[in-house]
Amino acid sequence: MFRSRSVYDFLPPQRNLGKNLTDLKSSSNSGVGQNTSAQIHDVLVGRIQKGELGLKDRLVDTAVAAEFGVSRMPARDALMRLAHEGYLEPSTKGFTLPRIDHQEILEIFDLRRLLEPRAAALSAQSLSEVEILLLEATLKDARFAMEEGDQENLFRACETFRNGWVNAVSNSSLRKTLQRYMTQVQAVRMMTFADPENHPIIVEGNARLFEAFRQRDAVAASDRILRFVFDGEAAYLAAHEEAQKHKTPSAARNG
Amino acid sequence: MFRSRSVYDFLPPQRNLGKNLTDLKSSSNSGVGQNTSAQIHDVLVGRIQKGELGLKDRLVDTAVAAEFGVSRMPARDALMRLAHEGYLEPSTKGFTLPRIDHQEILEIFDLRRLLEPRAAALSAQSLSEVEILLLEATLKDARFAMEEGDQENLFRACETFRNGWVNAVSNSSLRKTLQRYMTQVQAVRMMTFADPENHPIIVEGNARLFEAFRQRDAVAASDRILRFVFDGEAAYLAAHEEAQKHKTPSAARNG
DNA sequence: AGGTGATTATTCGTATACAGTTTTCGAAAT
DNA sequence: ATTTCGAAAACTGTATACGAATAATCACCT
Repeated sequence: MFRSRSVYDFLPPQRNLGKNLTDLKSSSNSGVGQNTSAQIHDVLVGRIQKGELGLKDRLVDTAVAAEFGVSRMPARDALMRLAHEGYLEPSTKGFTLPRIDHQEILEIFDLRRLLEPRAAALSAQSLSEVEILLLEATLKDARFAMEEGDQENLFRACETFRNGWVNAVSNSSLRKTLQRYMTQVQAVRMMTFADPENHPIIVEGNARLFEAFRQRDAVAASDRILRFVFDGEAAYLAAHEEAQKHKTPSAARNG
Repeated sequence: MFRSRSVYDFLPPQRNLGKNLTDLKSSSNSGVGQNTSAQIHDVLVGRIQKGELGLKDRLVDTAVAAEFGVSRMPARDALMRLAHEGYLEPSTKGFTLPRIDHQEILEIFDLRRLLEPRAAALSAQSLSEVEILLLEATLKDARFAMEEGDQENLFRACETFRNGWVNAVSNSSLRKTLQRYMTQVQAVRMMTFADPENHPIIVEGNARLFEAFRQRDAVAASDRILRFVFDGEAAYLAAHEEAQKHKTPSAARNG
């Protein structure tokens, strides 16, 4: 499944067309009165944030247009908007995920240390009861997946957990900034997830963060997410050292 | 001069066409290898920042396209990009200057308090000697413009000053995030600039920030930019109170 | 005379088409 | 067999055209 061409080239356009269009146009809850460009934009953002795009995948407007059953223009608008927002990188040949190097990853850890403590504090104050219950369920899923050694579900649960509390951040500008770096965060996570030794650190970090959320303790949430980011950076640095030692770039692939 | 229709409706298309096209395509220094959309975008950004657009002016893609002598598509791309960047607000009838949401402005001040201290500290360490000299010259320009009462040049000088030190931020992810919110920062600035009482606050704040830069004092830079943001928020809140009190939207016009 | 409905006009959104540019693949020659 | 040159394919940018939606104006009815 390590394809160098766009994912959409190999998907039957008709099926995806119908599926996505019904997803887009029937559900009035998600993409309400939006136009086609905005709907495509949102779907692609979701895919990027879910890590469904490989680093070598190229998003081409014609392919996207074919998948959604529209002309190139809405697809192009969506892609250009994504590029401007930093989700994608424009090139002479299609749009790709921005390739992240070691230096930039360290920079993003720096940024996360600046932003996420405040974000977690805000979430601790604004999370609703049901959202907290959802977070708890997700945390339980993560624990179960870790014990089962199910790396994929663990990854997914951690992502759901993070999305859960980030979406509750009341400062929408801050929230959008965090979501913008979600893709890089995911990429780094995939590296650290490769080593099962890190799994307890991740799950326990989330658990302690959740405890702060449940107790509505903004200060504790702030402290614990900061600690979590530091731990994540340490885990990344260890993984990076290991990768440098072995000189195997294939470890950076999405598993 | 308080017109409700678009400015471009009353301009002879041919003259502006020729003027802007030569401006765009002949000068290879400003809009280098950019495409038509980007060039139109930059011209319109300049106009907006210069306050050449009234709150009731509507930018319509067909009019912009006619003015620049291109088709609707590049004009539409530029307008949509401007809208996404926060310079304009899309509506059912043309693009207008955005009514700036009070809540969102406060959110962005929050974000700035999180990011800019670190950014200024990094700049204090990474600014080159020539960049510092340029900042000094810009600061001198700002002082001169303030004494002359030249609001436009004061605004431009402050923008240049900010761009100068933000571009020196060594953490590129942090820098890009700041630049992304630069537009909203500018929008808020335009409100506070309307009251000349704020001009000394702004210039003196920049001057103290510059002193920290020149002394390579990262701690002082961090502290002073934080203070500067707080002062800016206070000035904004005062302007907001004033506007609410009078309930006269005409006071928000660019006088 | 005032309100309500319909019609018209304006503008946005989308589709199709075309030109320019770059990349890649293949063939031929050394 | 390798390298280089050329051709074709693909992608982007731009132009023109058409359909849909919304707002404004006018006419008709009360």
